[in-house]
Amino acid sequence: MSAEQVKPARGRPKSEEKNRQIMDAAVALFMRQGYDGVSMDQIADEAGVSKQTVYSHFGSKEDLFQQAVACKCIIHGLTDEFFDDTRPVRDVLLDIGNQFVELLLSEEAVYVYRLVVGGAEQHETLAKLYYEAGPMRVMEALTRYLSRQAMRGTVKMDDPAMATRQFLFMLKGEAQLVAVLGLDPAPSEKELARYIERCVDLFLKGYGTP
Amino acid sequence: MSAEQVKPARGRPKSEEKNRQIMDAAVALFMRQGYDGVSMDQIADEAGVSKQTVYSHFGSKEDLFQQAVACKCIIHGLTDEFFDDTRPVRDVLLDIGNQFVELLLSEEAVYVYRLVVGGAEQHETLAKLYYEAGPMRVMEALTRYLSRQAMRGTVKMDDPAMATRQFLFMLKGEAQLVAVLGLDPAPSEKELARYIERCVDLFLKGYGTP
DNA sequence: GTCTATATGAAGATAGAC
DNA sequence: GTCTATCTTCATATAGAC
Repeated sequence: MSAEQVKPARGRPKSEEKNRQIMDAAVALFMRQGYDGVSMDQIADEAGVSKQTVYSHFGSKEDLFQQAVACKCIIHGLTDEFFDDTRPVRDVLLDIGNQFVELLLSEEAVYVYRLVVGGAEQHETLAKLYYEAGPMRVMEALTRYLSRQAMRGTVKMDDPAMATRQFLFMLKGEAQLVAVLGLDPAPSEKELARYIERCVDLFLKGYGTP
Repeated sequence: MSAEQVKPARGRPKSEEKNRQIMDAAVALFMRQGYDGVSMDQIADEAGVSKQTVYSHFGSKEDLFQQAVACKCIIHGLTDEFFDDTRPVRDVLLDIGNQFVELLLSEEAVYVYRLVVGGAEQHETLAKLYYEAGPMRVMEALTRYLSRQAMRGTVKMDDPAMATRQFLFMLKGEAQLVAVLGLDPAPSEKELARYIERCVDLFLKGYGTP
């Protein structure tokens, strides 16, 4: 009696293609215009289906919104390969730093952040989901790495979780603030790379071992 | 022919009291429910005036919103007294850190941040105004202070503006993220104070002079 | 299951009396 | 200047034909 039991699917099955079209349209529109800025008519038009079909696939606007944002909350960037215990700590931190910042500044991440933060009061569940799928995972992964390195003696710190936060939030820095605010002169690649390197330097001056 | 020339104010002058009532209501409601989440009817009700009076005092919903948010963008917290050249750098940084974090976590700051970030795409001008009235001023003030200290030799750094960003964004950290997302177990006062102290320590290990 | 057409309500903004 | 009453538009959601 598994929950995975195949449903009889009485009648004609819903078109998977239309489902995808709707979801794609919803994601694109919600990202750029926010929850209230998008109407179900727009989504239907953009998806190339009728409004009723949208309601047939997803029960309500709120449901569609939740699903659309939820599927974009997962962090793709920092895979396990980045946390390589055999490489010098400085190199690992530099790679993580660059990857992390690139991720944060990606168009998608910026839009999701705006949506989740802006709607934190109205769509509470999303905020928790976002935090746990995104920031929390990254922090946990780096904390595990730093704990291992502390045991090895390649870094010295008594609270890897706190050091993790110091490192990651220092990196986040102004670049993300400027990005999520949509301000114009975004820092150049060069400035960013320099900033990241300085952060690694500062971090290792405090926690590194020569 | 100054622009400050007093207008004749033909007819009955608009009630200053009602103006304040409207503004107070608008601020309170927009803060908690966002732009689209509030109707002009609600604002009129909350202010205890008619909707037409709202339109008479402020031309449109967008105008009212801009004014309501704008008047909350100014940072009150970090006055010049904090940047006291005669005190030890560590003490100054600790005070600044505590004050800065307290400011960031205040209910008002959290709401304004959500509004501005969430509406960055729709209300562009607000984002710029916010950045320049808030974060930019704080950064400039600390950069000036660190530059002076670098000249004195109490700290050693070649780029005070970058060091400023490292320090402030490291402080911002997880506390603000949790706060703006509205997640439950907010860090305790004690944890916060400890985190801030560790940030000052890390910063001075990198840039301080013993 | 998917479409066109519609019900129902609420929003921003205005008209006209006092 | 301020109020009550209203106009117009557009939103979510549904009904019924194919």
